[in-house]
Amino acid sequence: MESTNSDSDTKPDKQDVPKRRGMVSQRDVARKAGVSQSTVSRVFSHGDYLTAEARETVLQAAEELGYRPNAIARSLVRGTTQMIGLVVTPFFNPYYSHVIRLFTRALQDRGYWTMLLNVPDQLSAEETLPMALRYRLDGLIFTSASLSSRLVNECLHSATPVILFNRYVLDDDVDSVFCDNLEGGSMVADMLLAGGHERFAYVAGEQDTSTNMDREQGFATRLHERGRELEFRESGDDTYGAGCAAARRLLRSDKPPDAIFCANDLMACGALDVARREFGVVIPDDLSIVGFDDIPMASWSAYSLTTVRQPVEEMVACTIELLTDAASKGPGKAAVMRSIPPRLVMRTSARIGTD
Amino acid sequence: MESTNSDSDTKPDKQDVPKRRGMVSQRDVARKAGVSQSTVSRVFSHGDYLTAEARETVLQAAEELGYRPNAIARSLVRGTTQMIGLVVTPFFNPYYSHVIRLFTRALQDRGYWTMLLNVPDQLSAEETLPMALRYRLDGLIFTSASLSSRLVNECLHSATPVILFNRYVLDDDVDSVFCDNLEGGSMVADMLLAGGHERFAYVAGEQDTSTNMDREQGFATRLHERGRELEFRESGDDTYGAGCAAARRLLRSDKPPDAIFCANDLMACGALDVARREFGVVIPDDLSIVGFDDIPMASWSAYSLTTVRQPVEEMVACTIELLTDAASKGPGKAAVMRSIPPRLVMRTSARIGTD
DNA sequence: CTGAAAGCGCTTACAG
DNA sequence: CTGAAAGCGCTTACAG
Repeated sequence: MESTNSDSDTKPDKQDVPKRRGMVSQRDVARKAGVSQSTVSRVFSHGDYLTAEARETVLQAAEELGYRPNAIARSLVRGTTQMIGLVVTPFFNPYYSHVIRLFTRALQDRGYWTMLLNVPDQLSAEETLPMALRYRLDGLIFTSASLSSRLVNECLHSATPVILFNRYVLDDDVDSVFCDNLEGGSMVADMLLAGGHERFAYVAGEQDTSTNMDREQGFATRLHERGRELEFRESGDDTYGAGCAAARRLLRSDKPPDAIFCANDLMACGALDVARREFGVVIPDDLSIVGFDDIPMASWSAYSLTTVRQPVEEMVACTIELLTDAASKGPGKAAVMRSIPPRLVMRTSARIGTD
Repeated sequence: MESTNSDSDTKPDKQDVPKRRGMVSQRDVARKAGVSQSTVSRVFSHGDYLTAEARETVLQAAEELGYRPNAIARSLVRGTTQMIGLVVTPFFNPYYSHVIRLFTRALQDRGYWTMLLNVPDQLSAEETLPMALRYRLDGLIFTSASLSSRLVNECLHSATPVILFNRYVLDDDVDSVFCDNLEGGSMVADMLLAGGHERFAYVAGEQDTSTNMDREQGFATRLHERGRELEFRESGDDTYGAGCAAARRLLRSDKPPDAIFCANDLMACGALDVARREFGVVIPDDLSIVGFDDIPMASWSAYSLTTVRQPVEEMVACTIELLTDAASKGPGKAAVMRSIPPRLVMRTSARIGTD
């Protein structure tokens, strides 16, 4: 059964294209079943308007022939691929692997497939996304990376609905779903205040995204409203290492903070490790540390991190709903911004009020 | 410019299919450029056999019209989609998010797109994969989940090359790429022996995969060769929690082990936390713990885990190479099994010999 | 309910 | 080098 595929030896060096052809098609099934190809098609698409008998014959012929529908052909004629592009940049963040998992699952449950796009930076986004759009994706989900206006236009041009997950932009008209980060920041401030803290620090993530800014603003504003101020501010690039570095700078101070709120759990873990191991700080007696996201490590006993949990499942469901609605409604209406409230998860890395 | 799309009001309730039609096609470009559609096609495919002038005219017309090639149509006629299916099950394991990231990146660099498949269990694999195969994927990468023979046949049937990543099976004829887990296990045994340990434990992962079995076998065999035996054995489901539970059982013993080798880092982190926090064990003085994979957390200072690093980049590159080769060579040849040596990463969770 | 026909947007021999 | 034509494998009005 070894390949004898050059039975005519004309141009033997012509590159052998993989022979996906010759797979059985609806025509073959039709021939075998003694019906028209349209009928076969009907059996495998809506399935309406068919005698049970016709369906049976076709199904049986298909079975015997080993027929497999070709989704690419269907996509071409239907103008919809059932594929959704998912762009996620901070692959290193466990929060995002969770997001990826939830999206692929939710999407599959609804009959969609996930094209996962790796777009580490702005430049590669500009290059890669237009290529991906050639696949006539039914939608594009952006979990990060800045969506330039040029890219937004590219999507509009190809009639591909876009949606921002976990961030929003105010200038462009693009739908978004995110957790209420302002509220999340406020909640942390309130809790820390109740715990009797006095010197507050915030460790920001690198990017100037709505997410990062809202967490900080929610935190600072609430402190201010309650007569306190944010005394320390550091920032990093959202990694564990950045959290370590920020903590080092913070704790070297003469009168260091007694409460650190980090823009995400990854940085909080770094800060906690440095505080404990390099400065001998006792958590939470000497210092409270709070994160955001509730990644799995937050609940590991080495951390037991008090944090703000994002309602990821809800956010994911909402995103998909908006996306598929957008596809059927077409463009036009103003950007939808859906904000979902987060929830404080109390563990033991922060002192709490005793009342 | 608001939608006036029901200019004839027959069947107004007929569901509005998103209008992806009417996007500019090669025919439109041809008309504008005053050439044939074939010529336009040539400009956007190989690009050979064309006067620079023709190309220019076409490109300009395309630009003005905002033409975007349709990859779905191309896929249909070429019989190749440039899409690769990636099946990864243990989403919760940071090792696999790294794997996903590397695959999407490497694939994109080579002109392929990643369809990420979420297949939590055997049942859903049997249901989901055949549906995905309808997209005429150019290949399928399996990082986990058992690939049933039925599924292997399904792939063969649709002429889709499959490859196993990080595991292998001996019965079916499917290519695989994995790290040399036997060797990895041996290395750990040697190191632990050199560190003067005496009571060895192995914490296995739940699944009876080649990966899990080889790590254990490599470890046990080498101990045996050097006159020691594996005294303790526990197993779990590859999660942090399973590592915790295993450690609890192990350390409750009268004469507990002084060295624990875990099938992966996630379990090792759990074991370490339990040992330290629940049993007050000093690491590595009283107990050495070793993992496998070298996930990011292994290097976090709370763990500083001695572990075995898989050569993931290499494995990924090798996988893609085999997959694309398979596609061009067609079926026939015996299964290729590529094993790549791992590397020991010394940190501080294990005592080492002083020589 | 079912068939014939047109068409989705491309690529690719086949002749010039 | 370039055009006309066939075809990839489907879906979907349009007539029966």
